Amino acid sequence: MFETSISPSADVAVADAPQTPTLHARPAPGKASPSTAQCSTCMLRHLCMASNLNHADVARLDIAVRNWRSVKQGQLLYSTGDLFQNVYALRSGSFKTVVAHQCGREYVSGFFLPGETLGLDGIATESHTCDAIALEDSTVCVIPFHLLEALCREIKSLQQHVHRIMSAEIVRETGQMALLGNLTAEQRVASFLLSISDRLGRRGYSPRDFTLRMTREDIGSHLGITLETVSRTLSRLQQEGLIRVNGKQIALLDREALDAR
Amino acid sequence: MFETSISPSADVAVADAPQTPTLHARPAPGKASPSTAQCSTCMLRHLCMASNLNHADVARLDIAVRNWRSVKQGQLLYSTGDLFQNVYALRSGSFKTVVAHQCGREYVSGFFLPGETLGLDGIATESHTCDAIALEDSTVCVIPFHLLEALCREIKSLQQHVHRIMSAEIVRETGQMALLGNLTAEQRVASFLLSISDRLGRRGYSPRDFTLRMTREDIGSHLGITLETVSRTLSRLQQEGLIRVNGKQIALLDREALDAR
DNA sequence: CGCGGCGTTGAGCTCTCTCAATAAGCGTGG
DNA sequence: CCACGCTTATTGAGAGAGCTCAACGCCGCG
Repeated sequence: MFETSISPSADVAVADAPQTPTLHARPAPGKASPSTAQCSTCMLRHLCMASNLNHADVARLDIAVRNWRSVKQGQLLYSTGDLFQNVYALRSGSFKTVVAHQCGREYVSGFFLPGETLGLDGIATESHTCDAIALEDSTVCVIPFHLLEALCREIKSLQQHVHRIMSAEIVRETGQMALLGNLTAEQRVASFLLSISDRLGRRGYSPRDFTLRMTREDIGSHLGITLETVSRTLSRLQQEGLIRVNGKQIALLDREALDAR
Repeated sequence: MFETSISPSADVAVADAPQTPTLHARPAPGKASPSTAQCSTCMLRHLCMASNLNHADVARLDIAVRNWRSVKQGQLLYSTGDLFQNVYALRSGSFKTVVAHQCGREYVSGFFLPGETLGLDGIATESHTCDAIALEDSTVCVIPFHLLEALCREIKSLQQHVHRIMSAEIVRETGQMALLGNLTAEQRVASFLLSISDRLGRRGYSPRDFTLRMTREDIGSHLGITLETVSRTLSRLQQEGLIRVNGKQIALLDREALDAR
């Protein structure tokens, strides 16, 4: 997604993607089967559960995180009400999470990029409170949560990392609430583009040119505006020379100005 | 707040407050000094860190949670940028948390009642990302987070409880985002009143009659609408016979109808 | 008693939504 | 390879929910 989609076995970089080292998560070539995860050799480990762990501890994590799962575009990783058993580390691809509000209305509560963690919502009630839907063909590491908890009791730095991940999700959502509570449609869209850009940049992709994998409707839902307003706002920003829009292809021409919105 | 405000030494119940056992957190009478917390004797322990712990483990928690802090109305428990060291369990009173968005605008990200936990936002970056302001004279248990982490490595049920608290905060915020993204002003206000009512009910207070401790402006900010719209909406709901409003005093006359909004 | 903070109410305006038409992609199958 | 249908995106026009600005009243406090 956002230029991250390649099949796990492919070794070629995508068109206008990574200049920096390829981040596509995959087992060490020719060693592991497609259903076996290996934190030790994963290019995403510094973004993920394994960050800050020493070699020995990563090896222990490897034992807990034994397999991964592939999810085709449009398919569910989990859905509302499902028994909570695992959290998922996104290896490749991208997801959206959707919560159903009463009266049938839905809200897209988040978009997820490689290295980010899905499923934390399920811990509280032992069942998931949203649907996680793949925006493109994706792969995730399956992390049985009771094993993760057990490891956290033994590995202090892993425990701290899990706490940080959960806290970061709280902070992210707080920011999103502030956006929904305060900003104009234009500010929301600008802020959204910058957020995607930043996150892609941190993963080694171009923060200037990227492809949005979600629809205008998804974006609108996430930002609390209609899809028409998203479309109109993108057009206006383009007219003002701040971005270039070609369907899902986006180029940020003037970050400064976007930030100022 | 919402009828929870008493001084720690007072033993009288407030006007139209608890019919059920008084929930006001306090040390066992005549035993502990005002600055010493004691989970073992705290009336809130089933809502708080100590829930699901056996006697021996509560005793160990007592050692970590040695003191409490009193915060006068309008004062800060912590503020944005403060070094993160503790989380806080609210014993009595109430708080709001306020995040500053760029360009000076502020957003009230949450209201907190006795038994709820403040400060989880600080874990991710080691510094707090919001201001926590007392809505009335309040007291909190000070829980040094590194001690809590250490205990969590030893007490599985405490670890699980901490995870559940953090996950519940994520779920709460997701719900708030959905509210901000989808609902009309009237639905937001109705939903807010019901949420406060439910939480008070679970604490043994009347879910029907309560006092809002925050201003219309705080409510508006939290709900993403203006204070005028809050005021107008409350008036309208009163006119329709769903609630009775007298300044900060609220009575819910028709929960069903409120829910239907 | 006067002042400042808070709450209520009104009137006009604006931003965004709704409804609608059209165009552009994309996958499927003939 | 193209036709077809379905999904997605763009753009316009009118309507309405909520905002802004403003006046006024209430209440607590110095």
